[in-house]
Amino acid sequence: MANAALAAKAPEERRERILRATIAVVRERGFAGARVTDIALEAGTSQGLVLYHFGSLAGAFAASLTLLEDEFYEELERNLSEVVGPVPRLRHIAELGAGYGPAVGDWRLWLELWVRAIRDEDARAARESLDTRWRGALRQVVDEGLASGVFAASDPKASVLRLAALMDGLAIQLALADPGMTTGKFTELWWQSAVLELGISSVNTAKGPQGGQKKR
Amino acid sequence: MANAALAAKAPEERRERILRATIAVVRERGFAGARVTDIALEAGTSQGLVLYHFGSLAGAFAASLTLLEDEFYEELERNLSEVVGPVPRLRHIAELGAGYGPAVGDWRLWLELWVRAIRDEDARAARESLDTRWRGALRQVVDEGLASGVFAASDPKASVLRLAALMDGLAIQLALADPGMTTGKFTELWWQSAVLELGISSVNTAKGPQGGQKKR
DNA sequence: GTACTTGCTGAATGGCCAGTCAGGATGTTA
DNA sequence: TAACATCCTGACTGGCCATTCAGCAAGTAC
Repeated sequence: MANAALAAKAPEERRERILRATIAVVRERGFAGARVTDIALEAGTSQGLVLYHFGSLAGAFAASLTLLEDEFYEELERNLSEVVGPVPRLRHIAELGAGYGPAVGDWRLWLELWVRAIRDEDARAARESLDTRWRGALRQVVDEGLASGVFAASDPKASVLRLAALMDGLAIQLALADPGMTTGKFTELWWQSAVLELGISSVNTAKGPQGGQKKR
Repeated sequence: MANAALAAKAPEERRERILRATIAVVRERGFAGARVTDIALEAGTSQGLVLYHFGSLAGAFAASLTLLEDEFYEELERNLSEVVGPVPRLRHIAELGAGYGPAVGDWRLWLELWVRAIRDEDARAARESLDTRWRGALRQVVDEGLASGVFAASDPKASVLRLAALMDGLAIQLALADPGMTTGKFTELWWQSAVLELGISSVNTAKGPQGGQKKR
């Protein structure tokens, strides 16, 4: 019993490794193309174990969404805490959207999630929660700016909704490699909207490395 | 030979019926869930015929995308020609996005197309062409407004890109029935952005039935 | 020691489904 | 008339793949 906790840790580790593998495979092949075998291979275990832990492929998907949610939230918090002040933070968000993780791949994962959310309840809930958190973070930055008088918005809630939606819309083009869409363009297009929505005096805020450090 | 053209018409008709059925099934079940049998049933024919005409399920998908493109373009043209003047037209676009076809269903089809475009070349091309046309139509309305001095935009191309992307982003929430998103909200959120982007004097343009008639 | 639990494996099973194929119907050519 | 093309059908086949299962290993309880 001395090392019971230690012994019990191994299975927990493998469980998690499978979940990460699931996410990796979905990112690569999409939900529709993800096979139990792929996941097992990626995780370095057997198909049997995947089913042993999660009951079914759908079960593995569902469980991996929870992990995704948690990590997303964590990373978001960490990311935003790196930078101080509403304007640099907002700018940071603009860059974060363009460069999130291995940008294109992650946005593709997002698209996959959206489509799965059409028909799968777990995905629907995960996507909604993810989105709510994301909007909440944005809202917080906006409120911060409003409080300190750097931003102005007659309807902050609507502004946040629009800025969040705009990011998704731009992300589609980034994810699908639309000709003419680049991470740089993504950032600038979104930033311009933010400036417009929040009435930021664009002098000395638009670019330049004068606020906060870079991500990661 | 007298009725050769007539006789030859029947197969052509069935072909098209199959393509429409394909779109209907994809809308309903997604690309991943669409079966040859479903399509045949929906079209009122046999699986054999679907494969006879299109060679494979993927072939049917590809061919149906072409039909989709054509009809989208046609309907867009028709829709926009119904209304005259930049402001009413823009407003019309705002409403069109929210109510396109059986709104939610059609946006879901859009999401499906996006995800398929990640890995399928035909879908990629179709999506890009669709998007280009859509942006082109928007651009035309914007230019019209700029020419007549009703709109003002320092960077029209960027404004169009943003307005188009915003619509996609809002559409995701509409398609996924995000709590709090309705067609009405969709329209108003987008319209507000348009007003902001294009410097429309919101007096007497925001609502009211003073310009052009309703869609369809 | 034996019995029992947990974690794990990979071979076997069984269902689903795209694509094939033999053939039938209708019309056209010569 | 026969030969041939087009369109169409639905039964069949073969492969893929999620899930099941018999069993092994290692620990724990008694």
